[in-house]
Amino acid sequence: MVVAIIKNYMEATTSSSNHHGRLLDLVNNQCRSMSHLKQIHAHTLRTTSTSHPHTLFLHTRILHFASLHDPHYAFRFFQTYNIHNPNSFSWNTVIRAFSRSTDQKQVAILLYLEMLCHQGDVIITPDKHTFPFVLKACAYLFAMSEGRQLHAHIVKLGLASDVYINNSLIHFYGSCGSLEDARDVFLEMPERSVVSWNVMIDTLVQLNQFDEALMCFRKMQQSFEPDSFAIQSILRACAGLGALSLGMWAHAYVLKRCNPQVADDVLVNNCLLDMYCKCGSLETARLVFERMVKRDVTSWNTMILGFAMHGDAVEALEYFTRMTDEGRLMPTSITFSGVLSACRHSGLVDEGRNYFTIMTADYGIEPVLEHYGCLVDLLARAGLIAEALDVVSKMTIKPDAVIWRSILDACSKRSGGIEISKEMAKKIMESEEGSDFSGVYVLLSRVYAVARKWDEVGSVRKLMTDKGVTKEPGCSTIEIDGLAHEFFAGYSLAWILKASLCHIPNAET
DNA sequence: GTAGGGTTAG
Repeated sequence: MVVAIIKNYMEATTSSSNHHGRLLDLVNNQCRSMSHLKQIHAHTLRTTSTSHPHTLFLHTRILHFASLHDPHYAFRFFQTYNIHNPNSFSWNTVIRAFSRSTDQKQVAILLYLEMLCHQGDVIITPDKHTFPFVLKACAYLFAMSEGRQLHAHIVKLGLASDVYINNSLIHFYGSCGSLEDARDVFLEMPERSVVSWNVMIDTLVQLNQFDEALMCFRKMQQSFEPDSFAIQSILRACAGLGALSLGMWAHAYVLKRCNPQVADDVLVNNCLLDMYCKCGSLETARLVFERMVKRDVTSWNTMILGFAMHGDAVEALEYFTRMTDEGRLMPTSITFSGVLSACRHSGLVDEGRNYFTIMTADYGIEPVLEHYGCLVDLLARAGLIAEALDVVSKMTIKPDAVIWRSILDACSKRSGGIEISKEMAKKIMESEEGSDFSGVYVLLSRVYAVARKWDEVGSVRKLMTDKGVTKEPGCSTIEIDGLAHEFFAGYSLAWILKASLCHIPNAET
């Protein structure tokens, strides 16, 4: 079909004076895949002269299309094309191609270096378009030192007041965890766009500065109408804090103050679902879900995970069935994380085994650590230690400490697993070198206690004292009167009951 | 002819 379109086009146009224009139209409007592009490219090489000014323009469009779909093809094209027409545009385009790639962002940084060192007839200088691409790669790779050097180049080239570049710098510093640098860039910007505020708010949320994020949101409202991005950041903050009333306030804000597009935005709604689930309001999550005008895979996944997290396997699995039946959506790797987690929390061994099998057999999804973690924990909790170990032995990826820990944890709750427990404890310490093993020692001492081997319990406790290992108490948070309260393991039930009876006010609108 | 930010996981 595609070949036919191009062939017809070519036959009709080779002799035409408008040949370049038609080829350009092919790239701009008809090209749908890399294979189309390769054919057009080959035809361009055969039928046009490389030095023709229109050919140069055509090349920029081919490079642009390739940069969006195939970074390596774009790079090979760029190497040839750049000889005939060296300019910053082509460098920027090929840098962008790699900064968007999933696993080769480091090439974007290397190409930037190459750009600086490039010795040609024409000296190419990075411009205001170059930096957002390279900074994006640095942000993703946590390349703090490289990004800082870029910041110096930006100042040196007189680009320090550019809004796009500054937004990218805030995002870069935020991703690398440097709130101070991000804040400095934000405060010193001569001019801010709505994106500048969004990036700053998101950085504050990611670095757990929720109060400041909210203050920033309020200040933003003096000059901009908060959009869906800002709302999502605020909702993620609420989900992280378990701050239900603030989340409800944000929900009311979306419904009353934002333009209707924000209220219908799938991503905003997904954040609402996640917020209500994480804050324990599953019924509200369900209401929001049912009223959504459009749902995507993440919407379904969030509900499955939400119910799984709260131990309601029946509901979680019901959403899974609805997702594939009525939603006609293909489950993802995360869907099965939720489904297996639901089985795990409810001890549904047969179902768990079955979902684990169909995940690969019916949906072609290869299991990752999260899936193995659920299955192994499910089996181990059910006392099927041998089967759990068998699953681990057949894993296609290296088991991590979490996997070994679930087996050790299960052994510590029943008798007879001393040898396995010792083996697991050894594996945990091997796979997590240098971290805190307090939990491992506690579990191991419990294994000995269950077996009434009090001498060994004493040795483990002594080992902990000798090594200076102390067990931090488990901690959780709950919202009371709009304030997040921390709970530590060991608080009395009466205290918790009293706290949970406290009145939590409705959100203000 | 090119630019900036976002969701779900053991």
